[in-house]
Amino acid sequence: MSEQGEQGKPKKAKEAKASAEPEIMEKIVSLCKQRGFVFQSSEIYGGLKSCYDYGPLGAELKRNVKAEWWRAMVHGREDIVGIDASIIMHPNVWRASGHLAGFSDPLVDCKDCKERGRADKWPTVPEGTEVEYKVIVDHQTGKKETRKGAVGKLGIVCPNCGSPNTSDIRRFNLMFRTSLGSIDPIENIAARLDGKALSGDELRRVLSDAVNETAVYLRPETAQAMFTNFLNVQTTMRLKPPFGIAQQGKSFRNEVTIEHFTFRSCEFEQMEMEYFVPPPQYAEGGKDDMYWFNYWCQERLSWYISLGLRKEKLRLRPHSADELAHYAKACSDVEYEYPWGWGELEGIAHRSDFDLKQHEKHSSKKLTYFDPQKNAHYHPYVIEPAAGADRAALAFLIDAYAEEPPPPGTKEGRTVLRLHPRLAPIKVAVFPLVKKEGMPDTARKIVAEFWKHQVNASYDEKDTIGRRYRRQDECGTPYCITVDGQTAQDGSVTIRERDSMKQERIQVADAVGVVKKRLA
RNA sequence: GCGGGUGUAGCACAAUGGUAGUGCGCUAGCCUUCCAAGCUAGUUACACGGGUUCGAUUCCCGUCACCCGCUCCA
Repeated sequence: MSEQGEQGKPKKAKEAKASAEPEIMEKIVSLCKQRGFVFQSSEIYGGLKSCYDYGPLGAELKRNVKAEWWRAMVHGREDIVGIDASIIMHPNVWRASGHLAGFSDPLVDCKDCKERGRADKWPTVPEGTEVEYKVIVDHQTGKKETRKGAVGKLGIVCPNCGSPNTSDIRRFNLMFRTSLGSIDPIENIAARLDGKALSGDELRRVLSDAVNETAVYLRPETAQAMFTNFLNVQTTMRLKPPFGIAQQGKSFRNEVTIEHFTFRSCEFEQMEMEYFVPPPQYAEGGKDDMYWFNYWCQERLSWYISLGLRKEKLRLRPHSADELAHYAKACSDVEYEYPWGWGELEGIAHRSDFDLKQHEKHSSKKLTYFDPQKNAHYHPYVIEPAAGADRAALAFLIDAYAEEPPPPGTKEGRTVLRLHPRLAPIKVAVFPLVKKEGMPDTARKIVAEFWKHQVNASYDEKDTIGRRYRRQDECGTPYCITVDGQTAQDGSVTIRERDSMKQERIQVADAVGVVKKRLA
């Protein structure tokens, strides 16, 4: 708290108080701009809050992150299939999921059991009344504890657990609302209001009704499409639990707080998978829902490590009982230690059979799986690893960033992005040592060979060779191939490795093969 | 949402009530045979809007964006 006095002081005070960490973030943001990873959206108009554009290298990086996820989650295994659903869904989807509730209703949350409801529907009690209520202290065992408290000024208690600890009344506006249809909803509103003098509440209702006729919402998560398509996918692909449905795509949330560059923004890309497993009574071979929950926690943590994130910067953090959503049986976050502290990369949630049952209730369509061997209809339980593509890309970028002192025998230090080769935007850069003796021609032929074989390669002949190497280091390019005087004699070139800066000679004819092998 | 701070070129910084410099970068040329060499030329900025003023990048107000803290986070 003693730091509070330093708020807002010029940079020097800021730097003095913290380690080098915030400075690193500034450098990364700067590098992102300078090298074409990330720009602020609509920059020429002064920028738009929380919106960012990926530039040429950033777009490649993010594509690669998504491709690796798809490869690990869908193409690399037989039990998961992918979909690509519409961003706009039927509004009732959001009624069922609970996302729509807050739009017009005065909502309150119970701070103890996480029940959410309408303040005007909850039991009323005179302010200051002492009440007794029960709180679940262990979600695994369901163990409860009795507590006492006084009712606050809202004069309500939780209908579920009786707790007086409620949040303030809030109207949420999490989702982006728009309208589906070619007629501007304002026409509709104007028509209804024409010539009427309405009180505040009436006005609110008329407006709301008019808007709701055509209102649709941008999805705040991709998950719901996996639930609504549960039977479509299960039956067409002839799947049997445990199986999963995966999807990548944009989601939109009006976040209260946006922070840390691309870490939390209103438009973001998710990589979600819903893994449907038999409920406990139908589980086989000890592989019950909790087995799969733990399996996915480990699996997802390993994915980040396999793509180069440092182990010591990663952790799995189980949610405490009071953090869990009311429907969740368990939840763990994969967290990365960003320069500003630990932050979520991905959440793995055990959602029980909540979602399918909700949609069954709201759609009146049966959403059960029929197991012919056990002759049973059941609602599978759902384990959901939900990752953020933008957060992952940012973490990979931050983790890869390194500033090195001058290597032996050289004068200048270097900035290098030690990105995993499969994530690197450019895989290989090809240079002529000098712009003479036909070297540029040979180098251009080599780079064209890479393009032909779908390896993202780049050609550069500008400036001295050392500078060109450093430029590529800063973009994270793992390999550089240089055509030199010897190439014309024996058909060999050098290949330089980004991290070690070591070079070896290979044959021009083998270049594509060598690089492809290292990327595999 | 609340409080504080910041906003000058692609990036990092400087100066100034009389319209702006430096370094790096970038472009072109010369030179250059393996790790940010050198020379020459060129390129690019006062976030936006209003006010005060003879004159504003500089002072004032508002807006926008970003940063820090709190709050919030389905």
